[in-house]
Order: sequence, then C-alpha cells, then structure tokens
Amino acid sequence: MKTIQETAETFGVSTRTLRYYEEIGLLTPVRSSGNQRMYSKQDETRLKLIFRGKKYGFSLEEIREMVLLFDEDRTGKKQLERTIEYGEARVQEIEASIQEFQALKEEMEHLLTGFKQKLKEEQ
Amino acid sequence: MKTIQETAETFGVSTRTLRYYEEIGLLTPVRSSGNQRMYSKQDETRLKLIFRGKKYGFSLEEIREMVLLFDEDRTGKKQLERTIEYGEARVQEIEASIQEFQALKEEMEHLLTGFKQKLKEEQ
DNA sequence: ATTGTAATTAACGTTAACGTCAATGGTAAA
DNA sequence: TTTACCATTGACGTTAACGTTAATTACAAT
Repeated sequence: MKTIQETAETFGVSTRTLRYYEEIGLLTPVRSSGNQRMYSKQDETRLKLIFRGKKYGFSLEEIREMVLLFDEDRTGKKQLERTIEYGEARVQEIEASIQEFQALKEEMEHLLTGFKQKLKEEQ
Repeated sequence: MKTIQETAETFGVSTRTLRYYEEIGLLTPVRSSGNQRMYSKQDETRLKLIFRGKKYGFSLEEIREMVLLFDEDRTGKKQLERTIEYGEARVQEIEASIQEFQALKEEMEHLLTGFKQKLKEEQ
C-alpha cells in the first residue's frame, strides 16, 4: 500500500491528478484509519491502463467507460457476452491503429529517403 | 480551391475550427478577391496531417511544430540534415508506439480468451 | 507536547480547443 | 437590385483536465 505522494511520484503526476481521478470515479483507493488514501497494487495497475489510454488520445470519460466495463461483475452470461463483444471491437480498432501507424511510418521513411538523396546530390 | 464550408464538410469539422487553426498559425489559406478563405490541395494535405496527429493524442502546438519544421525552406544542407535527424527520431517513436499497441492487443486478446473459456464452462 | 511535513476537502483559477453570437460585408440567383 | 444565404472579425462562453490556495487534520520526529 502506497501513500498518495508515493503513487504520484511513481507515475510522474501530481497528487491533485490522483484525487481528480477519484472525483470522476476512475479509481477508489481505500482509506487508512485517519482517512488517508492508500493505493494498492490493483490501483497501480489501473493507473497504468489510464495513462496508456491518455497517451493515445482517449479522454478520461472514454477511459472510464472501458475501465468500468471490465470491472462490472461478470457473473452473468449476458454480461460476459457483452464484455467479449466490446473487447473484440476494441481489438479491431487497435489493429486499425497499428495499420495507420505502419502507413505513417512508411510515408515518413519514404520522405526521408528523398531528403537523403537530395543531400547526397548537393555535395 | 474549396470554400471554408466545403473544406469543413470534407473533414467533418466546423468552420470555426478551420478559422481557429489559422488563428494559431497551423495553415494559411489564400484569400479571394472578397477576402474569403480559399483552401488549396496543399491545405487539404496539411489538414489530413493535423487530424491524424490529433487522433493520436498530439496537441495542436506539437502538431504546429512538426508541420512548420517540414515547411521551412530546406535549401541549405544544415536544414536538410536537421530535418532528416528529426524525421528519424519521429520514426523511432512511431515504432515504439506500434510495439505498445501490439502489446495492448495481445493483452486484450489474452483477457478475451479467458472470458470465452469462462463462458464455455458456465453453460 | 511540540514542531514540521504531508494529507484532507472545498472552492476558485487556468488553459486548450473550440462553440456561439452579433454586427457587417460578400455572392449567387431571380 | 433585392432576397437569401454564406463569410468575416471580434468577443465572450464552455468544457475537460487539472493547478492553486486556504483552512483543517494526520503523522513522524524530537
């Protein structure tokens, strides 16, 4: 169990950010006897997910939806089916993203080859 | 040459957005005789870049830096070298992103396999 | 027990990225 | 040329994602 300060340092964010994430229901650390937030290993895993989502342009609201969906009690068959469906759709999106990145990379490499050629010719 | 309305529709954004991009120096469409913005093919190419950047979480400021760098006069050898260096660094970043996405995808697929197994066992 | 540092809530402040509105001017069709 | 719509420039409004400050409480060390 880490304190809020330690957790903030681990992820390189402010304590305000962690409190804000709790405000909007992204995670709920337990409280100590003196009402202070204690962050578990699970909370850290959740935070990793959140920051990865952020890095790729998802809004906190979108991240919240994903996180909460994977957190609902998945006891019922219906719930399980919905989760699988949702998950597969997300995987599809990720595949599309990878394709786009690959295309972007090739485009840039093409540009760079041109520049290098130009540099050679100039000397 | 397209009007602002046509261009906005092409990209599915508001005209305000296009004017804002001009405000912050992201692109500078030429003006008609009556001072109205006219968007060229080049402007459209630039906009494609902008929206792709946005999709992957870059701020408009970051996008501006990239766009402007690739726009400076690349006549000098020094300029060309700088551009190549910058471009290669970006390609490295893109490769890292692809790796991360791949890992995320595998992680999700692993989760989904688990869920599917659970679903099978439940019936 | 005191002193210094860290945490709490509540509230207001800030910035990026637009939205909206008003007053005015341009343009195309009848 | 009038009608109707589209565009232009301010200027103020809005929302997400925090920052900052203040008043109060908890904890750790002396």
